[in-house]
Amino acid sequence: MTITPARVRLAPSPTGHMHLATARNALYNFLLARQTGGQFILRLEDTDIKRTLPGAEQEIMDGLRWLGLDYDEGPDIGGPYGPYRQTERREIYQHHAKTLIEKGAAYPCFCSAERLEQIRQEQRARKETPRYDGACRNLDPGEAARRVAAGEKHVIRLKMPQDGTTVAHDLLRGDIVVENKNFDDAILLKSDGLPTYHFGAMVDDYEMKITHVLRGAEWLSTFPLHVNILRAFGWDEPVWVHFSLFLKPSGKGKMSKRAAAEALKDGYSIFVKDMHDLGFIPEGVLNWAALMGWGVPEDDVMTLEQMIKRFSVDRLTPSPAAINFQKLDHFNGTHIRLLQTEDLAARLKPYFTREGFAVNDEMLLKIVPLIRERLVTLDDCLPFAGFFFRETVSPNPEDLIAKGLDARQSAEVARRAYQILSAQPDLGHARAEPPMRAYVEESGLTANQVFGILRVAVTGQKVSPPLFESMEIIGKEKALERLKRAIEILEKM
RNA sequence: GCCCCCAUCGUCUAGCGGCCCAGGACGGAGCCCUCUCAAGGCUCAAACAGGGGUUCGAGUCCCCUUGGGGGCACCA
Repeated sequence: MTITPARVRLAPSPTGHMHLATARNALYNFLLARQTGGQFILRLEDTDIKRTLPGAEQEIMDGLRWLGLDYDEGPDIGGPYGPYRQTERREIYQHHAKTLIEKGAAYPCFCSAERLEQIRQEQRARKETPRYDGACRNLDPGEAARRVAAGEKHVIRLKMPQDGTTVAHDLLRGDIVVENKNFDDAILLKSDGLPTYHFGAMVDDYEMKITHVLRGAEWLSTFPLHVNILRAFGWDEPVWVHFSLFLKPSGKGKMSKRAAAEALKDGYSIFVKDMHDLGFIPEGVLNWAALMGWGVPEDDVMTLEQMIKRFSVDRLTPSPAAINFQKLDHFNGTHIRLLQTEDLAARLKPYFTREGFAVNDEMLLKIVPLIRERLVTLDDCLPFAGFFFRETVSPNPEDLIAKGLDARQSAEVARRAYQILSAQPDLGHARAEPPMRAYVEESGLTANQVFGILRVAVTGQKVSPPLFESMEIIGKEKALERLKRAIEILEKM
């Protein structure tokens, strides 16, 4: 592997929500840049005016920042090779297109979209591969130039070689050899003067001195075209890496709108903007995304820093990967457990306030260690710790009855617990637990039965963080109040 | 239909000719720990798609078949 600084880029089009695949794409590029001491560039491929969505651009930049994948050059921060929006680079493409025409490697085409659509349909009807018939390819250059000068609507096409083969080299897949007769003359510049992806990306990668193009395998079929564009100019090629695509969790087909909606129902999303709301943290998302398409022998829990050290472009996997959301849960929970208490508390707070709880920071700091290893997503803090912030709890009466006991017996246990606890100066867990344990012993009941009643009474739920530690945080007054209320409920049953 | 890519446990993957009767992770099963739920520890089940070659030796190289994926726009 070369250790020369790599200039890499993420070149998304602002036409929809930022996808998980874009995030992973960004990550791999970022990793290579940071590892080699190079630059990671954000370039917006916004040449499809019709499909460009307002806000999409911002969403991409926000998504990258949230993930911690900071770019060194980009539309909002500038850089030495700007502008970084393709719509602002019109003249650059036009200049290069002109060069190609002068070299005889490209030509203006005056065929209408209607005519093209018609020949495509005819070809399809004949079960042929749809492709441009080359009608304008052999127009007299002088004549063509006159029509262009006269303002006739046209596009610019690449004069693709018609014989022989094109050999394109991918770092992961080796040489990809395609017969040139399988290609038609691709459009470089659209009639609105903006480039197609193929031309825009090649020109910009050259202009921006990109050394490695790491992109998804969806570009593999147009890869030879891209190489031919570069060769028409006589430009050097970057190192090409086409990594794997994401498949639906079922493994059948790529993620669709429908599959995305399906995932959301289960509390998952393939859109970066949803991740925070769903309680995922960047560390978890990144670790998860990194490992779909990149395998490490062992120790697969990694921070960004560790990934930078361990990343290796040539170890990316070429085969498609089915998205596995259960694994997202796993990595998210694992990285939550890795966070410092203060850090986790700060990240949890918005989820409490979002629910309308007035959060006491000091109290939150005490709660965090109790719930940390129980969280899969940040929003899990609500079911686990919401009761700390509520004035009162309303337990399900049935839950107050311990297994193997009836309501009367359970009430008796609750009354004894009340006596014992109210006799303590405070409910520090070291102070409250021993006498309660002693009571369990003498009563012949199980800890499960006794503590279960107490738990439901004090927290209002059957599942909670450790009981005595929780009561300590709630405080003697409030805990006893809740217990008293539970006794009343039991006595009425 | 045509072109291209891919192929190891259910899933993500390690493996780059002998170290592999195939390792890790998620998920699953069981046990331990335990006041609930988790976390944690231990154990188990689970794969080289099929067929031909090459080689002393193939999961690893080549070919075919099959299966999966992607592309075939004045979209990216």
